[in-house]
Amino acid sequence: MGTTQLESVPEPKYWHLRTVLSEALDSEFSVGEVLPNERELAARFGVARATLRQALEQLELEGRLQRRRGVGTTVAPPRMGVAVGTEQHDWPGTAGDAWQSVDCTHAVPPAAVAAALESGSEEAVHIVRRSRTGNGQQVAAELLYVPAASVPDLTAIDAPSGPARARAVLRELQRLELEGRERSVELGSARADDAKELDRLPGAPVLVVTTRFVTRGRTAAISVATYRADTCRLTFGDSGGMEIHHGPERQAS
Amino acid sequence: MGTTQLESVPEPKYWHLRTVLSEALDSEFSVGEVLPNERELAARFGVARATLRQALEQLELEGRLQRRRGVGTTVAPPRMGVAVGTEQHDWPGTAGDAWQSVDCTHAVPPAAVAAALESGSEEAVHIVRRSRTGNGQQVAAELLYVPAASVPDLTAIDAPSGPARARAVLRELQRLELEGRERSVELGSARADDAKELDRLPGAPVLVVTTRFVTRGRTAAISVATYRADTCRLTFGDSGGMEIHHGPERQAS
DNA sequence: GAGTGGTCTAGACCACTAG
DNA sequence: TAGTGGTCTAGACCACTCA
Repeated sequence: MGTTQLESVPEPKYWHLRTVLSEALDSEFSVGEVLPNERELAARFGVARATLRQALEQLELEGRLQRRRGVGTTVAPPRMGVAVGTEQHDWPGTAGDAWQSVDCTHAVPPAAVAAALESGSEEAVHIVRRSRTGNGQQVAAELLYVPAASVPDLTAIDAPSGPARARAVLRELQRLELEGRERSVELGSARADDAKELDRLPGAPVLVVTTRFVTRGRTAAISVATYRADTCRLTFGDSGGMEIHHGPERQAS
Repeated sequence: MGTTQLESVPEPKYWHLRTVLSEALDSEFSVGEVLPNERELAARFGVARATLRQALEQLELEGRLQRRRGVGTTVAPPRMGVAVGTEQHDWPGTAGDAWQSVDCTHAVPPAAVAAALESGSEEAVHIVRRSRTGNGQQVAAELLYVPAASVPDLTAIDAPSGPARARAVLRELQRLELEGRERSVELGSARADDAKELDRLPGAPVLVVTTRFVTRGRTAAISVATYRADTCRLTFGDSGGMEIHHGPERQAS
């Protein structure tokens, strides 16, 4: 009896905090504004800093906040729509696609990719690195695995590596007849190299888009593209103009 | 001088731990096997439990582990491919699609959905709840928002709520000519109700698939489907048979 | 009731950014 | 150099599952 039952549903503190902060973001903050620092916020809400951080992590995962070490926590803009559907009814590297070739190497792919390529498990392939920007920042990094058999006429005259080599591989690839593509999307965490390129910490959540390019019943190439999950909304279909976002939530009865 | 400099690159402990555990999972464990408990693992690696948990969280995010309170941590099977592309070149509810109607209510949608529906911000719409299972467990929950204007011939004779009502709404919807769909995928965290339905804790990572159904230039319905990000790989295209997974990673030079 | 993962605390130190 | 977020610790208690 001495216990006052304030919470009949003992919702976790960090979850309640997330809700409170989320509503505050909707009503009292504007995009780009910086929040008070974590120690200050924790004190203000009467919780340990770790608990406060758990709430902030949630909101960052949902794309509501952006945190940068040494700088502070700011209110993130709505996620940008990134088209991954229509601009590629063709081979990668077609004029006008959103990617920029970075370089090209020749190495043995990860085992999982090798299996999908139906190539020998120890066979080296061309690996084209490309990057994609949006709103002035890099939003995705791609590795395109191309077996030598898919680009038989690639001449040694072309540069052995670097962006020029990458473009040469893409050019050869486009000579094949594209039969179809299979694509999948899943959640992943950024490896160290991708994280650095995307200006995130290792382990940051990313959306991994895997595309298999099929020609004459065989797999001509595999693309593994890694998008920043915090800032990107992948769009499929005819337009990237959908605008369905978070917002003050109303409960359906 | 007493300090032995083992790490010239001071990689975070939890990240290194993630890598070590990941390799152990590849070589020493099989799917479904239970790991030692967290206190034991933390002691074995000589770190605090919180640090060990950070590593486990990463691996769970990547779909490598499954943790259940009161039970333990087990090795997760590879993510299942879930088709979200082809089975819906038609309206939802078409015979043979993967969803099962749960119920139907009539309420005002969240502001963001109302805006996309181009309906009045305070106008109630039909809300059909559906669920989707795979490999014997529920993998997704969907809310389908249908404005009254899209189903003008829906009669009061049909049940006012429940699964029967849901099917009635879907049936009426299918009488419209479907002009196109726009779809987007983004990362989100499960709200309390979705989390319960998906057998996860609140805040669990989910892939949110938003589909806008267009008919005669107008938005006839909006679907918001929430997939478990830990167990699902969303597939688009002709087959769900792609098998590109994690695995022992080899670095491209 | 024993054992599990989930939450929370109150500290400490580190890596990074910017004035 | 001051201030930020990121990492880590060593504990405590809670909610849940299952024998």
